[in-house]
Amino acid sequence: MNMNSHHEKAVQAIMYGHSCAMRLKLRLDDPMADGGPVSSYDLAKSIVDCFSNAISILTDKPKSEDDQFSDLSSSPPPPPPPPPQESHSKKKRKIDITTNPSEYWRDDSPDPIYYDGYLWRKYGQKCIKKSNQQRSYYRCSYNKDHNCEARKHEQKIKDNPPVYRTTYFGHHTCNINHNQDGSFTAVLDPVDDLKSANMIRFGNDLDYVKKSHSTGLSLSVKHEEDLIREKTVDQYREITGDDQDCQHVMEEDLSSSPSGSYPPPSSSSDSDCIAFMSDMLFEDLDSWDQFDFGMH
DNA sequence: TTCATTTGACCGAG
DNA sequence: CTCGGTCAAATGAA
Repeated sequence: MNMNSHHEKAVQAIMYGHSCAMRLKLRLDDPMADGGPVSSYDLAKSIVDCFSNAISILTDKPKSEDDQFSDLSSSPPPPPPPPPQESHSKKKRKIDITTNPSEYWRDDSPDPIYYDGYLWRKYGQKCIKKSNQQRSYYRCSYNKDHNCEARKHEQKIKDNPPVYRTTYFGHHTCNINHNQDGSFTAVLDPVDDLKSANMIRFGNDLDYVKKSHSTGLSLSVKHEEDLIREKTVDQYREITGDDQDCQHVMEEDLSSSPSGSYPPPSSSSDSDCIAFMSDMLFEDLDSWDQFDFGMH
């Protein structure tokens, strides 16, 4: 991946964050208006997500050619880990989500998820009769290379306001060698990873880390999360002049997720941290919009 | 030329 | 038979 696509990704993330911020602002301007099923919390969360992603991308070091995986390091969280599945027949593999809720995970978003930390390849699209909407089918780009069975499909389930539901199936088995320098090649054990994930939290990125516990996010990825976190601490200090609460905010156990999605079975939570980020949003959205992330 | 997406066909479940 | 999931040839972009 070249610098341009990096830049493009960052721009996309920022633009998406901007659109979410606008929606949130409209909602704040007119709290009585019907804001639809997407909560303000979710909007704020999306905003933090996007800007965190942009920061991660822009602060990324120049990479080697083989940075398909390293790209993941600056990505949002992989979906949480459904339990390993038996191998499927080549043909039809239907997962009954009503009887096997643990075999899938879904996320509702006001916009299509074009960037969720994995590389996906579209393999089909169908008009779903029930909802009269198109559903797109994706599988992991490393489906062949790494025999990765992760799949997802994305469907617009509501029009006004738009709500897109992304449903993930299977788990990624392609998560190897995500680091750039080759210094770490082992895939983290999900349990150990979960433990370590609890130690690294940053805005929405904590979600990423939490959700990553099944996907073998590499140590180098975590290192980047740490860097981002440090930056956020600085930003917090700049804004509030408070040295103590920041650490508190960043380290406190956090609680979980917005309605409408199916969170991973994580023990930690992120509400406090999100609340902190959201507070900044609510207090002064304009200044947030213009907030200098050091990306110049 | 390579690779990702599109799209109609095919298949299995109900 | 209908419906939803997948396959694979055709197509298009880089």
